[in-house]
Amino acid sequence: MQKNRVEVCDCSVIHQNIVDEVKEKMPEETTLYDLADFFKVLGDSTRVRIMWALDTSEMCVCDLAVLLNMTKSAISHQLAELRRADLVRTRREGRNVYYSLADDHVRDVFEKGMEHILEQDNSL
Amino acid sequence: MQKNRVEVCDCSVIHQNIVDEVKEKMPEETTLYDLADFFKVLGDSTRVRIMWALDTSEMCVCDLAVLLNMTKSAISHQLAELRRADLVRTRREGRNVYYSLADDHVRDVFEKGMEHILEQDNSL
DNA sequence: AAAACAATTGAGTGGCTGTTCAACTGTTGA
DNA sequence: TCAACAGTTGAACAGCCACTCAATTGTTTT
Repeated sequence: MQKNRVEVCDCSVIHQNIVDEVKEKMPEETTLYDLADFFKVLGDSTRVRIMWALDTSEMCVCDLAVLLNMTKSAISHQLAELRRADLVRTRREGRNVYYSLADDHVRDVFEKGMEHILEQDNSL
Repeated sequence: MQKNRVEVCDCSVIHQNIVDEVKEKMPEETTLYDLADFFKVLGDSTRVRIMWALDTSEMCVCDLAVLLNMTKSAISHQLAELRRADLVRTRREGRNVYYSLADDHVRDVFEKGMEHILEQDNSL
């Protein structure tokens, strides 16, 4: 006897109970999409290096540009994205705009990821 | 007097001491690139939903395909990427391949990110 | 007021990546 | 042994995104 095929996916359920159980616990669609977006913002080497720098010290755009050897424009674009995601906050002082990490929560996640990578290095 | 312009970036250092200090503490290039790659893998809604499902229960490819209403192929491609990044591990049992999270460390980072998102929801 | 410069912004482009499609491998059961 | 099916894989294509370039804003200094 043929199990029911389900819409798009090209196969049938093998463990109905597990699928049902997981589906029931599943958070709202938007929650997991937001989570993906959050990680996506951190998933770029320029932004990660900016985040690392800001985790060490508050800095302005020019300093970041010099530190990472990139144009102010490129840095500013990435900072705008980090700001849109509420990962950094700004403080203007005269001509300069100083960036720092948004809050301790962001710091936590970032440093947790950092630990993970360093841990992996050790276990090679 | 004009400060030294530095190579690529189109400006001069404003806080030499801060840049120097941060540059000195900066981890190896590869470490931060690895960190970005790690977050990048988690920065996709399909992979995040897979990770969430596996954080709840071990599952095989067909079950995941049904749960997320996607083709086995699409799921399998993403699982391959998660495996390459050592975020999941596999166990074969007959025709089925069961996937689960790689280790508690991965679980930690993932759940930390989840907490962050849920926290943000509350504060709106 | 105007020059100088930090920073932002929008358009454009080249490279990256997630899904589809088709072919294939591996295991089981008849 | 062969059909059925779980899973993998490579090529191709479409959509996304990081940087460049040029123009603009905002602040300070002369």
